Formats: sequence, structure tokens, C-alpha cells
Amino acid sequence: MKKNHDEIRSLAAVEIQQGILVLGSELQIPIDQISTSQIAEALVEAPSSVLGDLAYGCFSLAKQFKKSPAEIAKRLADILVTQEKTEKSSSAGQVSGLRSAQAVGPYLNLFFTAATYERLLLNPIVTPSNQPEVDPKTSLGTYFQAPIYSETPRTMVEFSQPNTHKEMHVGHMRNLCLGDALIRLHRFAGYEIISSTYPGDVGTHVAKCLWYMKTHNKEDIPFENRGEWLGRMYSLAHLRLEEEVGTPQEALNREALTTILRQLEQKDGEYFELWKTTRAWSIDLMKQVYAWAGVSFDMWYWESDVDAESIKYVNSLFHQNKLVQSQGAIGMNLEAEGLGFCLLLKTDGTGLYATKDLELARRKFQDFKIEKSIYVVDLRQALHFKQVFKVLEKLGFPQANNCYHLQYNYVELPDGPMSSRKGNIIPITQLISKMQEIVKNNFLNRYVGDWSQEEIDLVASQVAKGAIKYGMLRIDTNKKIVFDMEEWLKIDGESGPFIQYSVARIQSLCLKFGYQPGPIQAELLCHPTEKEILAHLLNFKSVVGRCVEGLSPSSLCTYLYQLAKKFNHFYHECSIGQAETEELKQARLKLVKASGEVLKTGLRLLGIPSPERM
RNA sequence: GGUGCCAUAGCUCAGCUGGAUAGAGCACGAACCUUCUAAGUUCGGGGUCCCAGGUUCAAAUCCUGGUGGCAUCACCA
Repeated sequence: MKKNHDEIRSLAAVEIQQGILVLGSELQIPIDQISTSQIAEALVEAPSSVLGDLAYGCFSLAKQFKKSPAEIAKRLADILVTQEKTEKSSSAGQVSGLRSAQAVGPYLNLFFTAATYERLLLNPIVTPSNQPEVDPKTSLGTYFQAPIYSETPRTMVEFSQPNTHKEMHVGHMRNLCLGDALIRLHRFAGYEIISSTYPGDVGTHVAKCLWYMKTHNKEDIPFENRGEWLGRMYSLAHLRLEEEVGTPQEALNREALTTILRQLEQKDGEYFELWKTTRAWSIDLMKQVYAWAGVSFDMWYWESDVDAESIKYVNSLFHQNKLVQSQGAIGMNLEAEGLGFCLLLKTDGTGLYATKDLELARRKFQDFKIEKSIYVVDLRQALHFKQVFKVLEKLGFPQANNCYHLQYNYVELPDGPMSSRKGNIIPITQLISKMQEIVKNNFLNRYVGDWSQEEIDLVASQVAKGAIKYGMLRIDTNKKIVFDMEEWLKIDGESGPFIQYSVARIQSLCLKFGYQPGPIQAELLCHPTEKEILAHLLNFKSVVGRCVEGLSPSSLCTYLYQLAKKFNHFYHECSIGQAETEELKQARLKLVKASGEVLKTGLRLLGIPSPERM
């Protein structure tokens, strides 16, 4: 994997590298060559655009040159400034990127010329690429087309593993948002990604649900929302079974469940038929949620599909002496690695979760020829995946070292963890409909009569997506989310809709004042709020890179919020309609347009749509 | 008990591989719509960055040891 830095950073890195060489010869100290990519990587944001557009901390140079970082920063600033001057005088017309360089303490602060910003940032952002296959409505500037990484491994991301016969709740939403955002981020950054899902359509939870439905349920099967209804059947089943623990009924119940499981396994009998119809209800519900969220999968792996094969596979491994027998069961001893014993076949010869995950991994590696594999699953499975990856490694799969478990923390309610068993869950469908209703009541109903009902419905759904997805993604993956419906429905401050609202304002500005592509007088953009935006735009790609490398979209959330905040600040400080000159107006429009493109693209990477107006 | 994660303002959280004066939102107190969308903006108060050591020119950030919380530790998924 190779990282490609954006043009302004690369330009700054070349200048700094030359400065370091000059300094080295001045001091007559031979130093290790520092590559431009190392320098570009070390460039940081200045605390404020007044101090600089980008900064380079001279700490590591201090060691090599045996001088204080502040002295080095000062000397480097002098060298860069004089270099710029001589370049300008010697070859007039040559493009020079730096406007000035200043040392502040140990930092070398760089300022770029307005022309640099226009040429390397604003123009690439707002100029659509000529690729014909890109939909004009979503067409991206050339800036966004250049991949951040090249020579990337072919990667599969598995996410969303809901069970059929249970209802999807807000906890599943976090997984869905995370997985989807990771895929979008990776693809944007230049990865070839295969997305997959792995629903659990077999197991005791299914048997319990069917058992209750057949033997205890008195309700009629509804015509609509059968997936939700089925989820309720499961909860009732679990409660009933819990109640009857310790009674004579307990043994009979266990027997009944075994019978059901056997029928499902043999793919025959009345319960198998019932399984097929009810399974479809749950899948309809999943697809409904995925459609709402704008998520699609390249590959659907079914637990029922890998189930039988996984047992055959593990048996064959055992016969090849790659596994051991212990206490009558079969598995692999990983105690030397501190991972305990990975159980793969129970004493009765049936498999477990790990058994299926082994077979699943084998299929992923062999069928899709993937080189890297990411699993988005909550942190309770941490040991499970460590064991599975270790077993894969010991079985000789070279991809095993490139398997990652993104162990996000789960969502719980103010009064404790959610559980489908206990029935104290908030269904995804409920969150969605409540959110859409709130958005309409509090904001969009003011447009009734002015906008079509279709548009109001569409925007309500888009804004609800913004609120829910941003809410799920902004929290660091290893922190718990305590879901409080009341709090989530208050959408103000740092939220998805705030960013969407800023985009809507930008679209309105561009429309109203006639944004026109073409050259601007970028040096007119000298208001502090304008400079803040320019300096912030500079960091979009490094933030995206960080999200990809850390498998964590939350820093993009923060970045977009800050950009929207800076835009709003500008909006209140600088008028476009009342701009002193036409040139200033066009310059501001281009700045605003570019901000809008970055915000829209960023939101898109989080899976959040941008309404035309709101 | 072993292992992993977490602890930053009253509450919810940012803080990138150590680096510029620890920042947002909510809540609270003020100000701003005849002028580009007030889902907005500005100002204000509010901090023992869990504790104790250590490494370093420099620690909220790294290391060690505590304290508190959560998860997990073979026939469940």
C-alpha cells in the first residue's frame, strides 16, 4: 500500500526538503535524507489560519542538527523566504507555491499564495472530472477522483449480521452505519472492496420462535410488518421458556426444540416449511431497512448455507491431524498463545460459531481471492475472532495476518443493555419513523403548500438519515453509546442535520447569485473567516486517510462539523449578495461552492445524503 | 483471578503517530431576523484531563502500578 499526498502538501514537502538540504550544507552536518512523503506526513494544521496554513514541527530535525527546534524553524523560514524571492526574480512567471514562511517557536508555519489555493485546491474540487460514467448529479471534482492509496489489497468488509426471527434494533444500526461508512471511505481512498453480510437464519433462536408460533400463539398472522411481528413471537417464546424453567414442562420444551432443530437440519417437515416462509418475512424487513439506509451488499452469506459444510470441513481437518480431541470434543489448543481452547466440534458432533466462521473465511479467501478481511462485529466477540484468526494462521492461510476485527462497543439503553430476549429493544423501524415525524413537525411542515408532499417526505427521510447516521458515527468505535430517544430527537448543535443545513444554504447561495465556473481573483479571499475555510479544506484528504487507516469514521464527522461551522461563521460575517465588487462575489461563490462539494462528499462517505434544500 | 476496552467541563463527547493557550455540543445567563434559509451566529461563566510514579527538552496522549466501570474467559450465539 502506498500513500499519495495531496498536491499542496507535496508542494510544501518539496520546499521544506530543499530547505533542510540547504541548512545541512550551511551547518556542514550530513544528515539522513528525509523523503518528501515523510515530510508531508508530518505536516500538521496550525491552531489558527492567522498563524499559518500548514505547519511543520522541527523536533526531529533538532536531534540531527543538535540545535533547538526554534532555531531550526527560524533558519528554515529564512531559507525558504529567500529561496522564494530568488526563484521569483530569476524566472518570472514560474509558479511559486509559498507566500511566506514564519517560525513561531519550534514550528515552521507555511502560508500559500492565493493562486496556489485556486490552482491546487479550489479548481480541482469544483471542476467535474470528464469521466463519462459518472452521474452528473453526483459528479465529483477531479480532486476527489485521485486515490489516496495505491497498490491496495483486495479487501472484504463483512458487516450487519442480524438474526432472522428477531427484530433489528438500534444496536444493529450502529453496525450498519459503521460498516457502510467504512466501505465508502475505503472505496473513495482507492481500495477495491467487496461488501458482505452474514445473517443468522438458523439456530435455537429460530426454533424457539417457531415453537411458540405453532404451539402457543393465538394471534392471527398480520398482513403487514410480519418481520416485526415475528420478532415479538421470539421475545414471547423466550419469556415463556424462562417461566417454565424448573417446572415439569422444561424437559418437554427442550424435546420440542430438538425436534424442530432436527427438521430444520434435515430440510424436511412442517417446521422446515414454516421456517422457509417466516425466514422470508425477516429478510423482507432487513431489505426494507437496508433500502432505507442506502446500503447494499455484494455478497450475502447465509448461516444456513455454511452450516453443514463447516462441519464437513472441520472433520476433514481433524482427519488431517490439524485439530485435536479434548474431553470428547474437537478443536485447536491455543493456550500457548494465551487464547485458550478453540472448540470446533461439540461432543455430539455439531458445530459452533467458530466452526462456521472458519468455513466462511475459507470461502472468502478462495472464492473472492481477497487479501484482506475486515469484520465489523461488536466487542463481545473479541476473543472469538482472535481464536478464529489464529486457527486460520495455523492452518496456513496467508491472509490470516490480514484479518481485522473492528470491535465497536455496543448500544445500550439508559436502564441497561438491550436484549431481544428480554424484549427491551428499540426497533430500527421505530427510530426511523419517530425521527422522520419529528423532522416534519419541527421543521418541514412550514413548507407545506410551498413544496410538494413528495419532496417533504424525501427530505424528511434524508434528514432523519443525517441525524441517525451521524449520531451513530460521531462516537469513537470503542465507546459505548447510551441511546436515549428523547436526546436523539433533539437535533441541534453538533448533528448531521446541521451539516446538511449548511449544504442546503450553500446550494441556495450558488443558485441565487449565479455561481459560474472559471478563474477568480483568489487574493480577494482575505477575510479571516475565508482563510479559515481555505486552510480547513486543505485537510479533507488527510482526515479521510486517517479514518481508513484507523477503521474509524468519527474524525470525518468532527471534520465536517468544523467545516460547516466555519462556513456558518463566514456566512454571518461576509455577504455575497452585497459584495463590494463582482470579482469578490465570484471569488466567494467559488469558495462556498468548494466548501459545499467537500461537505457533500464527506457526508456521502458517511452514507448521508444532502438535500437540495431544507 | 487472567485478558481486552474505557475514565477529559454539571451532562454527552472531540483532542490524529507525544508538541503551539485542553476544545465542541447540550444545559445555564445575555445579544442578533425590514437585508444571502434563526435547523443559524456572537459573548459569558464552568477543568486536580481518575490517582501515584516513570520516560522526555516537552505527557490528556507513551510505560509501570493502583482505583472505578464495562466486556470476555470450551460444548451459547
